[in-house]
Amino acid sequence: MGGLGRPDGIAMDVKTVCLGMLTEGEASGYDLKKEFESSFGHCFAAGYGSIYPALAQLAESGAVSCEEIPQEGKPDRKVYRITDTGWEQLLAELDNPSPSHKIRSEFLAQIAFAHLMTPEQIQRVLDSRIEDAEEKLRIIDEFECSCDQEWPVGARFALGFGRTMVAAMKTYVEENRHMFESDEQKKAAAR
Amino acid sequence: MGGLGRPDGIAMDVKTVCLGMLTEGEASGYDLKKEFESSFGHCFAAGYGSIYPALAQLAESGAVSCEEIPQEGKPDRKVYRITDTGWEQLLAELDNPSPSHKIRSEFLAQIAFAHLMTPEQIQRVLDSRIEDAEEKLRIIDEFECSCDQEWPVGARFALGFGRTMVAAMKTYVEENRHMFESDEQKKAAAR
DNA sequence: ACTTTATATATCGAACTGATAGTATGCATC
DNA sequence: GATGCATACTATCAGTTCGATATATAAAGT
Repeated sequence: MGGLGRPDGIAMDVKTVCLGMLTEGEASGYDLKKEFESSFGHCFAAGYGSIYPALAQLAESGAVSCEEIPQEGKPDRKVYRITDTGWEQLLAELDNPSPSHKIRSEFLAQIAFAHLMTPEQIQRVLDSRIEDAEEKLRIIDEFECSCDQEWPVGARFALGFGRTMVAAMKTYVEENRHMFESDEQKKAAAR
Repeated sequence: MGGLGRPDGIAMDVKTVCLGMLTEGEASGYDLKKEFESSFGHCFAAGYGSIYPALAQLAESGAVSCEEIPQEGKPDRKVYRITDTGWEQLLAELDNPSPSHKIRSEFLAQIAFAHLMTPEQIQRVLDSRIEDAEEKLRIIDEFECSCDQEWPVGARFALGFGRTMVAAMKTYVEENRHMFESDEQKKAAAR
């Protein structure tokens, strides 16, 4: 499942997402990082450690061009633009009919061993997950308001998807945390 | 957020999950892989490329012991058991109050650029996502029925969490795929 | 005067992914 | 009876990514 038999180097990785972002105009690595945090933060994270090597590889393969703008005292600002080769490559990469959707949850992995934790530890973990969900909802809502209509459909779909998932997560945790209540706590709550 | 300031080597990584699995009894790398596929498949994937090095490191640090059972013609079967040191380490690692929950979705990253795809490409991607969700629901339900009550709370919570998320994903895609319909398709649907 | 935030680059080790490789047994299909 | 496929079991390796860290300046807040 998820792209079996796809030819070499064709995948929706950091390189491809950078390429896609560059279709909306030139940008520096720093600019792209900001976009990874805002519009893609909820579904596809990337740090400088991935972005800079990705841009270097794209430049080497000719998918992007790079203009170095010298600045006094600071390191040069490098501005990247997508090339015709880059467009071709991007469209080929967008042809994947079954892109993956993966979850890596230290949260769930830890809570699966809740029977080895104290009730206090469990409650703290659940509280922090709810807080995290609320913060993500705030970020998404803020972002959604600030742009709204003029966005491409796909971006709106993706953001709505993220919102729905985070909201479902929060609800699940709130409605099922009682599972971890010990008998004493249940008695206390009943009183 | 997400474990800031946690001391070195303390994290809910593949090593720790292996250690946790070994609290339920001795196992080989192969056994652990199967458990990663069944009970943890929906939230924390790991392949042999992570598991074998993890076990080797755990053995080297003394967190697990390893018994090599010679077999004719085949490579030795290596059975691992958690040690007292391993228990200590595991309990320390389970003390993390804010474990992460990360999503890496090639699906959403790709769909964010739907305006560069053909309607057929988009529909195929959405169909395959729904199929994937249905398959995961089938796997979870099957697994849930086969065990049910005798499971530790945490495992039941985690499995229910996974189920809820996958169901929410399926519903969202089904209820919002109309966003990608072109004007012509909408007219055709109205007739 | 001091600290934080923003702009901007980049690297490095550790961890993880996905593919591949090897070897044997058994079971079904042609 | 041969061929192929699934299961059992090990393991490695190149490429990617993660998270932290380093460096340097300017603006803006306290």
